[in-house]
Amino acid sequence: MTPLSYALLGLVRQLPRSGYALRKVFETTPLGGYSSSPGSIYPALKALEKAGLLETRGSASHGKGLYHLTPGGERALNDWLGAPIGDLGEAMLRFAFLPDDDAHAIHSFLDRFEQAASAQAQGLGAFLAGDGSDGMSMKARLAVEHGRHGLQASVDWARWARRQFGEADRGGSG
Amino acid sequence: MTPLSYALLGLVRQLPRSGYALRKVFETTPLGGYSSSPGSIYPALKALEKAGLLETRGSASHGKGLYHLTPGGERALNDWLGAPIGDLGEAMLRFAFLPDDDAHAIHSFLDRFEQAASAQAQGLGAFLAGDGSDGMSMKARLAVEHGRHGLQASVDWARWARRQFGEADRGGSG
DNA sequence: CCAACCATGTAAGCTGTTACATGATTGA
DNA sequence: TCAATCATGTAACAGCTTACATGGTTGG
Repeated sequence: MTPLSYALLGLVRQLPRSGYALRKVFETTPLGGYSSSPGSIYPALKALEKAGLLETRGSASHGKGLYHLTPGGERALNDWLGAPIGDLGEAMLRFAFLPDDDAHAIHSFLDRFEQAASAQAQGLGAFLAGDGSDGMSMKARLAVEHGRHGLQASVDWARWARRQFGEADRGGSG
Repeated sequence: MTPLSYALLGLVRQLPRSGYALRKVFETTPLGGYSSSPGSIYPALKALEKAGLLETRGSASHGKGLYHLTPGGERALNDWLGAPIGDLGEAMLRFAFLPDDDAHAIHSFLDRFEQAASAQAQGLGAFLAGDGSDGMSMKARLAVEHGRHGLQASVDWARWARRQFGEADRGGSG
């Protein structure tokens, strides 16, 4: 179960699709960072079908059928969505597939994401302040600072995102 | 030639080292994001030696020798350092290994890095503003915004880094 | 008929990960 | 001697990329 597999499960839960339609999503959105080309997507779909997490039902206009989530797939997706945050990139993918109606899950995620990003940023700060970075060139230090700034941007994003939901909850369009 | 290969060449140019010493660098610095464990580093070193980019000379206190850069390795490293910027993560790795004394190369790099990050940020902005993002959930949009914020942080970092070099050039410690 | 695109699939090759296998040396 | 650490290596496996293969359909 790679990030790509979960992205496929998440997309299929949103809307049952054909393999081709799924490929198009990766080709036309920033989700493309998780894959590209048939060589990864079709085998991944086959594996998910074999594992009983997806099944093909109904039939598109001409070709085969559309992939649907099985109960097992639903479970696997939910387990993944609820798992503790490790890699921040994977966490962001998860965020995009959190259920729309579960405000608690969303806020809980943002809290944990901010904590994880903050901890990693502090880790880099400690590295730069400590003796591990002795003898490093100025450029190498600046490269580490780049990572730190990026993590700080994640922290700031989490706070900003919480505000967005707050505004949406209060009825943004009025 | 993967990013890991170039990281090894860059480290060896800084200071000839044994395979074990190189591994330790990856284990004890943020460079660890590019590898981990002997399973990738030792084979990569063997491949670089076979390709004539590294050679083992001299001898450490007990074990084998130390890896040194060959003229071919020097050339390969310089080619890589001067290549156009594509992936920003790889670019940052390159930045860390730019020659310390080449102020022109450093400023040129920061210019190009800022441009690349800015262009990518604008690409995401256009995606969010255009019809490609129609029908996306608010969370999916926010996830894209996260990417945009991170790229903006890269742009800001590049400007900040230029100032750091400006101060260093004027003699920062006085 | 030919070109182009829809739609799916497979095979070869590269990298990296995990986990295990050596041996040498150092300290209790 | 036992455990730990130094120092190197390998074998099995997973995943992705590139590139090619296969058919159907649409339009000139």
